[in-house]
Amino acid sequence: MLSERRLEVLRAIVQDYVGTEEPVGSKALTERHRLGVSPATVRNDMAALEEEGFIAQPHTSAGRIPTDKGYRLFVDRLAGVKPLSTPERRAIQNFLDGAVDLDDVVGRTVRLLAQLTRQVAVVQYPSLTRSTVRHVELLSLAPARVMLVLITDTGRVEQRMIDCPAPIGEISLADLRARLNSRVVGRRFTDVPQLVADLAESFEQEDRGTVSTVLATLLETLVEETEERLMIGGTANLTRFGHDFPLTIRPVLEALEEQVVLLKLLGEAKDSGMTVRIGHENAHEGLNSTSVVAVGYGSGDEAVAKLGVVGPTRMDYPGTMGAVRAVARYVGQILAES
Amino acid sequence: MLSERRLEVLRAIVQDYVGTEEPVGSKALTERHRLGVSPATVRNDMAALEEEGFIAQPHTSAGRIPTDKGYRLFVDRLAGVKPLSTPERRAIQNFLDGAVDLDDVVGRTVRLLAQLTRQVAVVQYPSLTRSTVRHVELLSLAPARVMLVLITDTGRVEQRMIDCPAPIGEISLADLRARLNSRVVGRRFTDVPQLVADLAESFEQEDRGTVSTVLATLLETLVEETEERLMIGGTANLTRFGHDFPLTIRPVLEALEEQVVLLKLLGEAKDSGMTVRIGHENAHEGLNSTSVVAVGYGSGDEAVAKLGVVGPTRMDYPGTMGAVRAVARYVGQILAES
DNA sequence: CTTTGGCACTCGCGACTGCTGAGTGCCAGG
DNA sequence: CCTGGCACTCAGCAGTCGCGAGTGCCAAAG
Repeated sequence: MLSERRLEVLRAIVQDYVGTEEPVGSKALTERHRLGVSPATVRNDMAALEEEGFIAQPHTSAGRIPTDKGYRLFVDRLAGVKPLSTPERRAIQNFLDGAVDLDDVVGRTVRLLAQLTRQVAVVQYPSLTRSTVRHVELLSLAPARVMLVLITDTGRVEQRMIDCPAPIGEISLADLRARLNSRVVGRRFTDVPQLVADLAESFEQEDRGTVSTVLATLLETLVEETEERLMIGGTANLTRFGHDFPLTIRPVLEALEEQVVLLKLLGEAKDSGMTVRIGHENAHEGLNSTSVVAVGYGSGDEAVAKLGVVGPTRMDYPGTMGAVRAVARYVGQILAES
Repeated sequence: MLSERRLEVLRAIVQDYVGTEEPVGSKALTERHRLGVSPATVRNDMAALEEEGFIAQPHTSAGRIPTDKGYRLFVDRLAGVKPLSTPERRAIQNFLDGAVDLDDVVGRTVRLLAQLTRQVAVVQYPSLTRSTVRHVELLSLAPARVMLVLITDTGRVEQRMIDCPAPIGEISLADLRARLNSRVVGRRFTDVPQLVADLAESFEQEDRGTVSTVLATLLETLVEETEERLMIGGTANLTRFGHDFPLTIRPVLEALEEQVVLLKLLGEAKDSGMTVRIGHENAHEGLNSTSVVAVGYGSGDEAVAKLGVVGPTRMDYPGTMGAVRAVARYVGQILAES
């Protein structure tokens, strides 16, 4: 097992490296941290840490830099989450309070996160999976054409065009609308299928085909739109990545363009609590030199979606984690209010 | 005025430079193009072209590269628009035909453009300015809470929550809905204000406040949502920019994150026909080393929005213009069908 | 007046060299 | 177990140098 002091040395190395972006040597360490021992001792500790795989030398006669494993240990045992300052909190609150609709909330959140962490921010739209139905509207646009509008409790609106097998009268449509709403409003998406299963039967023969079609479309919408959308921002921060640009940045940009990849990335994060994936812990190999900090957020106690940031493995973990957690909390509040 | 051959030399320089990304010298030119004259003659021509500001030397004893002015001349007089090959056209058609809704159309278009041109693609959502109202829906969510849903002929749906000054009955609401629709359906956004101006007066005293609020919100939505949204993609292609990365790419990424900047950029493009803005012709200085190729597209003969690409000034103009034009055309078709 | 070959000149770039200093590992003594 | 000392390593920087691509100018030819 590693002694207390060796862990302290590792912590110092991570902190210095994150600050300076340069390999850190034994002498510099003793000068910038009150370790109470000499460089020589630190060298021995460093040798041990390297032996265990927590740090590495880019080349002989250079200082050490933390490995993914080193960061992992740092995050798990050596660092806390650095809370934001009061002014920062107030700024977040003010900024988010100005949002007018869901799109705006997500947009602002992305910009906020990117600015606070100076990294790439990813925010998932509140998922429909755990949402409840606020209202279902049916509009007759043409004799045999109906538009279905679905409004969720998270403020999201989805619409579908439906071509009916037969024309349906305004009265029947109003009837369907009323019955549909009385059954599903306030209910969870997952519960809707059984709730409407027998609805078609109660209609006149001539309208049954149309009713079935409408119901089918509704269920389809529920399922399809469960696949989440997301928004990203702060890609300009990628330029602070490293010095060997094209090679580092390219795969990251490519990964960020693939929504599927990002959704999987966020999906891999734990449902509750903060998840930090470091370097090669990320499945997607374009992101092997990045770390992802993600957390769930929601209007209530339950998470309805996730948000997070993507940055270089060499990042300020406590600060980033603090910012991510704070933003998630405030977004949750905003959603609860609206 | 420049002689025919000198223009030919300029064309050759642009083509070679775009291909090789390296300054092109007189000898190489005569070898790769059948100019029918010796390097010495070409040197004289190059000196003249440089005198006029069409080409420049990065440093003494290097070849020449085109200036913005040189590219301008090339685009205006020396190059045509290179049509796509039949397989390419078919691929576009197939890819776009798979789209299920407006979001999907725009999303696919962005990816398509980015892939075809290997540059950053920007696609504006069909504007509401020239759209007409397909339907307005009012939903009572709570006694004094109404949701306004606006559906446009381009398939877009906008919603707003309205807190009413006083509760409004279902009957009055239905009445309002009916009257509102009878007046505005099929009309252009710009015409709506006068069409509904006197609507509040025809209601009972007790409902007037609410009716006014609803109408105000509707007008607000029309104005606000006239500001367009857009989607971008292909940022990974930025890595092919130049060799001096951070400096070149950073401002571009920043500009791309600012939707306002991009909207202005597209807004500057001519309403009809293709617009090419080269280097410093772009107002935003972050984009001074990029060129923008933009074109309007629409379901009918009139353009409802624009799309285009952003790339290095050193780009294959004929090819890019061909791709942009073709994509715009097909997207127009798709929109017309739906 | 235009074209052409010749020629001297410029200068960026890559290869090579030597030096410096940060950093290391090891060891012997406290 | 800690520490100071010492020899060793090596990346990075600055300086030097030769090459070669490319130029501008000129005088002769078309």
